Amino acid sequence: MGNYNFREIEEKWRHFWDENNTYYTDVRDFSKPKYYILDMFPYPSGQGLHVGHPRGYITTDIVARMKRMQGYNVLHPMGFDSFGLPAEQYAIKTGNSPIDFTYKNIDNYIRQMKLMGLGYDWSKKIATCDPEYYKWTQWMFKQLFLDGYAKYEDCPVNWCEELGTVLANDEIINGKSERGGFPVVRKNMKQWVINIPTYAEKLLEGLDELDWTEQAKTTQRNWIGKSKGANITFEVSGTKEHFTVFTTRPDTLFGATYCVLAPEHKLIDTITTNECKKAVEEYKKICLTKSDLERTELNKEKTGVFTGAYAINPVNQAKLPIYISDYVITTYGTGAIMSVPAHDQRDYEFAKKFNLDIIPVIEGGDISVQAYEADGKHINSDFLNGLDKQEAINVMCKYLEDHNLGKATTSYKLRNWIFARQRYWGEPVPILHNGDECIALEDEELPLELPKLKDFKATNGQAPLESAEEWKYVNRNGKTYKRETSTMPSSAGSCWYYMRYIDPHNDDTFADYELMKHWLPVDLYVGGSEHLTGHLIYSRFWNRYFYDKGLVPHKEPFKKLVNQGLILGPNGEKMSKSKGNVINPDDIIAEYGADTLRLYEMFIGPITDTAPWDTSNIEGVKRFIDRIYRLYFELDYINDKQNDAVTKVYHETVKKVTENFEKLEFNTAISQMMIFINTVYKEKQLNNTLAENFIKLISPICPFIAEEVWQQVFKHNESITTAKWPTYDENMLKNDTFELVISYNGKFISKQATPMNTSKEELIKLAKDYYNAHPKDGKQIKNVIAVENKLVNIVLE
RNA sequence: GCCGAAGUGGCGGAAUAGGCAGACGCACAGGACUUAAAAUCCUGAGAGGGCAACUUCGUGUGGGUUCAAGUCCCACCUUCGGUACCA
Repeated sequence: MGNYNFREIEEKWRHFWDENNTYYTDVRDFSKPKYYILDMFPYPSGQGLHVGHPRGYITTDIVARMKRMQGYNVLHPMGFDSFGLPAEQYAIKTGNSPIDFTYKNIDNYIRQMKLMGLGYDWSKKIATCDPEYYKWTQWMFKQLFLDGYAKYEDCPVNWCEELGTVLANDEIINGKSERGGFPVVRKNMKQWVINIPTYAEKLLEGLDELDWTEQAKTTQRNWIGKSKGANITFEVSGTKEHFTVFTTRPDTLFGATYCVLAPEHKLIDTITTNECKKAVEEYKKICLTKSDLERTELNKEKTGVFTGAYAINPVNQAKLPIYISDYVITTYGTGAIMSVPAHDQRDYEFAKKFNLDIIPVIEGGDISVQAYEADGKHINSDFLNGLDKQEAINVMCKYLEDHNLGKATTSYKLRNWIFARQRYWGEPVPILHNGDECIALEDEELPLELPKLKDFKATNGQAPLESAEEWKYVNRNGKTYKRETSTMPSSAGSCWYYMRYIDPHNDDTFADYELMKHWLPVDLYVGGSEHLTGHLIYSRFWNRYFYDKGLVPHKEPFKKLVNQGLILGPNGEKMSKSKGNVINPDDIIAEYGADTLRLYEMFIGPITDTAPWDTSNIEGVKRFIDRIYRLYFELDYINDKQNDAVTKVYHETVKKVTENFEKLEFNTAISQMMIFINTVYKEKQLNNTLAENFIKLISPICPFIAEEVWQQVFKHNESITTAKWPTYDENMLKNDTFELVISYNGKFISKQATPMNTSKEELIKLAKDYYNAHPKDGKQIKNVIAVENKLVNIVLE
């Protein structure tokens, strides 16, 4: 008993699938409906996969397998987001090449994935660090450059000194670098930036048509951060200078008592009076050296200094002192605000600290305590008096526009995408510099390959490629140009990889348009929610830009998105090397087999929830697989007889499993399959045909044992992967009778078998008869509620 | 602070067009098989009370709607995730 040798069996089918190219997809076969199912491709780290990673991969593998069996032409590829910091740091530390390191890791990932039985079509494999791939990343960047979306400009960036590079907003967590947790400061630098904010509106609109959770959409909407308001121009008193503020509350303009410029604001030097110069300079210096974390620390006291200059309120000519303070951010709005302390808590705190006027312009609240930010009738506001917030905003906007003092504007939190890293291990930027002139490489010069370096370390804040002396200089049209020595961020290659899978070896274009038209958008995309504000914004932008250019056939790349939950370590903490709670799938597979690992990860709970790893539960699902094995190979329950109880459960199971798989509810699908197997064990009987079909049902989750049964027991020569998915008979699910629930005052009392579709009148009669036979405390029936085919509730006095 | 998700046995979790709470599994207990153990098979089980049929209490807390609430409404508490002075 129990001699299920999973090691031998799994090894056998692994080879069989490899040798028979079982998971190969012919993308030019349009005869069947298509289904494109995609995982977020991993960064191939040196540690390999832990058991948390495959949760998503198993999910997509199950759906891919079912869809294949349902007659779809399924594209289910995998690749590697293989540029990135860890390989470079490893190279610096060990003196090895990041290239060899990366490819070695990729091989290990592929080995692990095959070990788990993930049915990827490896002929479509891509790696973003392959020159054949990044040729097109560079080509696409070139288009962005030629169209003016990618610019080389002086801009405030997030600088990480320890990493020696700039970082994007989504690479910073709590003011520290995502990689390494080092402090990040603000700095002005000439950098490659991509103007995504111009696509903010399109990215917002595009969300509406997507089959994503509201949560995912909301996260993106918040990140894009659309605010309606107005830009208002203020003259600087006694000068010819002026500046513009952005406000969402133009209706409170009469309550403005001062203005604040961000410390980086260009006008500061011009307008600061001599008496204030010293203090202003000092304050600016402090701001520059503060890390982002220090600048945004919780409950921080407001700081700032007076410039000595005054702005003129355009609607009532009031003189407003101009301050600078780091509570105003240079990268949002115009980097300048008008302050209305009566109706904005931040302004209120600043005003209290610096003893500035607080003038209420809206009724309600108590401004001796705090700012009043709610709606109300306007006061002290001339032509706005008596109006509520929205009316006042409309009237003020019209007034500003009519008098050429400002205009209604929309602002977004979404910022420029800093598209350069002072790193080696990334795509070279295909640009040549000569002074202020930037030119793109010719298409024939792509890919621009990374030169081999001896030392990958950045010195003196310079990019590692600065040391590639020969590579660095290029003659063109009689002039000497210097190559761009920053490389692209790792989010570059992941912006379009889902296109390349469709046509991975095309040398003429990034992907054939007709093939993309057929295969895109991705039908189901599974990956972690941490990518919502990075990768999933960038790739949607990338796709939309190329759609607008007519090079990509669909507006949106990912029709349905699912974010799988984390698997925590046995101690309930996030798995990490440093916490020592990492579980390696290789170990689990060696001990229990890949089928068990897959089944366990799917049985653990809803895939969108976080769940702790619990080894004792693995034993339970292993037991279930053993029961299946025994049923097919050892017990003699399977024959050509029929058994009504089993047949009924069988049809329920086909229905439930099919529906559950479709909705990615694997834990309940597995429960149902357990119920089926329990029934068979109880009845000690299973019809041949049902036995053959049941193994198909479980094959997406447990492909190894399913293949073993399919080929050894049922003597098929082809993989179960190509079998036809079972269907159920709706008639078999119907019953002649149902269990009528009888309750008193809503409390369950009893139930009795009753013919289906018994009329309400008869149910009520039944209920009354029942009550007469089983009265309670001599109480009288007040009412009887009957629900057909379900219950009767007897309401007592 | 703001946005989002979630609180159900000893544990992971089922059940929402409102209708038998705790499916399925783990751990636990008992039985069968065995010289014995493991494995396997069968049975039991939310908590309290009763020999018992039975009975009371039970889905984070407090209210409410309803014949009927884990499910709907209001207020609150807790946990997790995201975000961070966005004017």
